[in-house]
Amino acid sequence: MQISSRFTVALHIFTCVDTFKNEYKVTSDFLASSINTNPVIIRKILTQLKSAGLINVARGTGGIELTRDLSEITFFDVYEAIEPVEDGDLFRFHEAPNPDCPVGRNIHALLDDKLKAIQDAMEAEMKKYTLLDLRTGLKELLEKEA
Amino acid sequence: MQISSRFTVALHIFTCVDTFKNEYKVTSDFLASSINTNPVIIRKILTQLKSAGLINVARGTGGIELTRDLSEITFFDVYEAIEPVEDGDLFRFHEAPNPDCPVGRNIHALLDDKLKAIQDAMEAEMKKYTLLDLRTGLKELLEKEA
DNA sequence: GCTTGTTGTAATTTCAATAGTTACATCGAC
DNA sequence: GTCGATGTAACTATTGAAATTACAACAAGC
Repeated sequence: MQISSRFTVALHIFTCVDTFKNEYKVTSDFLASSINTNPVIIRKILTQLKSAGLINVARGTGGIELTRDLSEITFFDVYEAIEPVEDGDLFRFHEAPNPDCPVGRNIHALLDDKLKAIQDAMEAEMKKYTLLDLRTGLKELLEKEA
Repeated sequence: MQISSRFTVALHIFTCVDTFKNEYKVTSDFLASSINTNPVIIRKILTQLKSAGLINVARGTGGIELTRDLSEITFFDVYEAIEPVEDGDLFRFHEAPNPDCPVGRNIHALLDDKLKAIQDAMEAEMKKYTLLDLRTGLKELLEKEA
């Protein structure tokens, strides 16, 4: 099981917006071309990012702007906006274990705190990285190219 | 996107084996009843755990035994045995971004180290918990019940 | 006000993975 | 050889991701 590509696509979108905002009008067609996918896929992701309050999208005329500074948007903000995780739980249980079995009726309570700690560790690391890291990281990579 | 229930089912299996090994013969039917699923599902998971070298399964007569001490099997060992993650990468990219776009051709290099750090944080936390924690944890829960 | 380019979104298709189920060959102990 | 168990193939149902087509809604410029 892997986390869907929508997450990395969303980070790709943010990087493009920041990189090209002064050169081009960054539309869903433009983004689809850079990512090599369909514009509708991009628009669906933009809708999710907008619902999460991370961006504003200009209807009719087109164009994307961030609602906060690059340094104020973390990978976790993007992940949370994009991944439709049920109840916020990363790990899934088999529903309805046997209540007559001492293990079956306690398995949830037994595992919950440990699984939560694992999920927390992952999310805490996600909060360490911001979109500003993407700008500076890309700058370095482009300088190496030259 | 959530991690499949096979992982928590595998932990459930280990807990049952440890809890009932002296009282009952722990078969795939027995386990299926506690977890409330199909015996074949259990056998498939047992096959994965066996392939990873965590258990031995007695054919014909039935029965499961661990190949190591409880304290020597971590949640990560189980996760690794169960989850068929491609190349070991938790995060998926959109394949074939546009190489003519400065962002498209660098997005992988830009994100790889950060995504790896996130995955590492999760896996490191998984290595902190062992099957022994499940034994002691269940013992406490059962004492509370009484 | 009409044209143009864009976003928003519904509907559909394809593909892959999870989970469940039936069936049966294989095995080991008695 | 019988019995109870595992190993595994084959099939189905369900779900979600991703792609695609189509079109309504919108905003700006002429």
